Amino acid sequence: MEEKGLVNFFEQFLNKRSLFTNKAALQSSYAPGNIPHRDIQISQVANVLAPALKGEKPSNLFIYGKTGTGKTLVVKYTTDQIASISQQRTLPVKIVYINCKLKKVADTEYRLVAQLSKEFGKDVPPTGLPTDEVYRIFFSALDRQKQIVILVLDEIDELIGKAGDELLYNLTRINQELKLAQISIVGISNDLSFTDNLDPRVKSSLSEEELVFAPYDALQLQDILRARSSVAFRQDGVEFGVIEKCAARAANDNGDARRALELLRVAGELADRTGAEKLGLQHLDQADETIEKDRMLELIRTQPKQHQATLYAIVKACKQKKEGVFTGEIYDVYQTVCEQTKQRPLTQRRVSDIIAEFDMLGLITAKVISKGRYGRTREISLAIPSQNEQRMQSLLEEGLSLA
DNA sequence: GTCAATTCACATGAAAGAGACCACGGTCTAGTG
DNA sequence: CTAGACCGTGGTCTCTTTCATGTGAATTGACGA
Repeated sequence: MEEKGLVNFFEQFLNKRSLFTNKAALQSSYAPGNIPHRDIQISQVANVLAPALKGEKPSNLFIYGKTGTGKTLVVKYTTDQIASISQQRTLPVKIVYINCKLKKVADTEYRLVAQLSKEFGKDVPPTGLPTDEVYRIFFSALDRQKQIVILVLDEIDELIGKAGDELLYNLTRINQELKLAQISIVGISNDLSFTDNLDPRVKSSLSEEELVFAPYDALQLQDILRARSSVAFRQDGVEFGVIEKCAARAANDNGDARRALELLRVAGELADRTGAEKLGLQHLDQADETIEKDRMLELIRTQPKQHQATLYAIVKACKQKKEGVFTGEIYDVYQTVCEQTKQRPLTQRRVSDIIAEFDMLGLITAKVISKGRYGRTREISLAIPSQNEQRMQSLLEEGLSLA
């Protein structure tokens, strides 16, 4: 009986027409053939980098723009073109793309340089060598032959935040010491104010050319979404108005095209799963919630134990008191939580930092207030819809293996 | 009543430690010819 | 004799702790009206 049901289910599953024809077109790794509304930027980037094809060193280029404004896409697109041309004509141009945000790959000075050396065929142990040694290896690997190297550092702000600007200083100065090769740097940053706290010497040499990517507006987003969805979805699989709403929402949300595409994809998956004939507006709303919830739960699940314990303490304290919980109270609860889970409690100093981190992540809102005679502290409350609170608590209990 | 000094309860910074990783080179051990 | 196991050394990286300093308004207490 049951077996039959299952078979039926699979039969139905197979027979059902999926809404998608090519889901990959909505994934962030998808490289579209053309990039709407970024022609100007593409030609600008191309202009800056073109000298590489003539064997001259291009200016260093710095690109700002919020997330999902197509920075990476444009740079990748342009550099791909350059790469293919140089390959056709066997020009000595090499393009290295490194995403500095990827953990364990390039999020410290050492790792970045190690990764670079690897790109040039010299493996470097992931740790254990002095940093200047790694630099030397990289140097020699780079300078083996005459070539122009275009080094794309994506999310460079992450790297500098952690590793300091010395790295950039070293990189920008490399050219003076290289005999054969020349290297130019393309920095991509989400943070518009990133160069403000940069060493002026680095700043001037890094941003010989600058480019700012403005966020997409709603109409441009519509074009993008329409182009992608025509590839991704079945013909007329999308109800009228869905694209528009999706674009409008993303436009409100900093014009982030990546988010808009994700939203559309998740909505499509939801609609597909429920067997809907078309992707409708209600799916969009559901998708919005799902994304938000998944993001949050995933965030919590991947936190280290101590952070989970802290968050659990916050949840508990907030439940007891509803309004305005203070750092000291949380620390008290936290200590008892540690006792229950047999962990060694961290110092208040550290917990204070952890609380600040949660604030940054948007899981809680923590405002520093002064209560006058009664000191200065953070006023903390959960920034989570109450229907998800329970889910979060049980997730934390599970993570901490509490009853 | 007014005003400056005091005070609280942390926030925020800087520096240093601890411990996990990892590569490398030297030494020890067991297996092989 | 040699390959592999094992250890100590020297390095990075991340998370914490320790020590110091900063902070903003309620409270306090002196002062003057």
